[in-house]
Amino acid sequence: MRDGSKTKELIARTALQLFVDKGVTATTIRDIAGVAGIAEGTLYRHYESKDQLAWELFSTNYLAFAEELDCLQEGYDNLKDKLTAMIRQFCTFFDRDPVLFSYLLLAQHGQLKKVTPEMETAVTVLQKVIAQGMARGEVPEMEVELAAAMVLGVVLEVAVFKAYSRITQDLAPLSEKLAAACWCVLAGNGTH
Amino acid sequence: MRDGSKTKELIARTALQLFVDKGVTATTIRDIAGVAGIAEGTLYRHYESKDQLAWELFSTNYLAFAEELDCLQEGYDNLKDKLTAMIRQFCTFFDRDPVLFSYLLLAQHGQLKKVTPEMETAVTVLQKVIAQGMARGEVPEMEVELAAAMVLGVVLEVAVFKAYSRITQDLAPLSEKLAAACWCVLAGNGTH
DNA sequence: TTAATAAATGAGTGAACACTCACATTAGGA
DNA sequence: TCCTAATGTGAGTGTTCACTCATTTATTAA
Repeated sequence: MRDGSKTKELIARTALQLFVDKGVTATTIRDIAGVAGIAEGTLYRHYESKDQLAWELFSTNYLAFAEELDCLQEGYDNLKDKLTAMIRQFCTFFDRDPVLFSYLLLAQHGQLKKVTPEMETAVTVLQKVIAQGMARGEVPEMEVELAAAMVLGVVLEVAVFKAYSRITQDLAPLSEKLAAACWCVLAGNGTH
Repeated sequence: MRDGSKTKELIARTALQLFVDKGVTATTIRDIAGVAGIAEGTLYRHYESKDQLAWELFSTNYLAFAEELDCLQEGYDNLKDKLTAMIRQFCTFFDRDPVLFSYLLLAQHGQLKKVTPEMETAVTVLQKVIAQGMARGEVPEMEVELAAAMVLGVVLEVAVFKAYSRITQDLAPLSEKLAAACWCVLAGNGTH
């Protein structure tokens, strides 16, 4: 009984890189096999199809990250601390694996239709946390979706800039600034 | 001499919608021709190739919008007003043609590599305006790229939420709130 | 009405694609 | 050492793709 788990991991990392570079549809099985240095048939020992590979890479990591954010968030008792911790976590993870997080950011459009509403994602966690904070009067009431979109935008667009090398420094050192900006967006013009 | 400009416009609108729905690579010439109710060959009377079609739709509108933003911006003499006007413009245009702006938002990743550095885009205009504002002391100094990313994020992510129907209302009525949030991000914790 | 010209057509073409399968190779337990 | 079962292989297969071109259709200027 041979161990193919190393090969599966190699395929995953190679595909991730190519998916980010060229997009999922434009990446061929030949591309992946060629770069990974394996035969085309080998890929099918580990993944049913290209779509299934793209979906597994997306869903596994997308949902796992949401889960981690949710656990982390529970360790704090107010919106400001929850938000700061979540942003720090995102930045740290992005720096640790930029290719993976670039994939999650950029492949979203193609894969997001397959995400069913009952799945807990980073977006739903963020909305929940913001809604709690509003209910507790920590920040002024406003449309939760709008608030979540603005906060998410501050963090994600900076990550997108980093993915495009428009920003060159690591994200983690920026996390305090990002958290401050997000807090400002939620708290309004200078109150709090 | 027949007039094919109507057909070209029909192809453009049909392709735009399909590109947003399925992505450029996953959209076939058959798809476009089928939905538009024309023959496959007809498309090639108006566009060299699928890539050229995708690029023309992207670059024309992407650069035209940047140009409009830049003209608009010149009509104001301080960062806050410039920013507010630009955001109002974006929201108005998005509401007027959501499919086009969704394409610009979501197709970015594929087309952005073809955008050469000397082209003036919405991002460069925004960076220029923010840099001016900092130089004039209207907002505290910080990394221009970071500031631009955060401001852009607030606006674009709200548009993305709208494109995904996570937000259902029009963007234009939100433009004052967005401008306030962006100003807050730039001006810092409650100062100004 | 007609001639001239551009637009529109859709079957056809070669290339590239995702995926298969009969076979070769390897690792590890007996 | 040898057997076994999983892993790895790559030429082969049917399909789908972007794109072409000889032909037809529609428009307009004369």
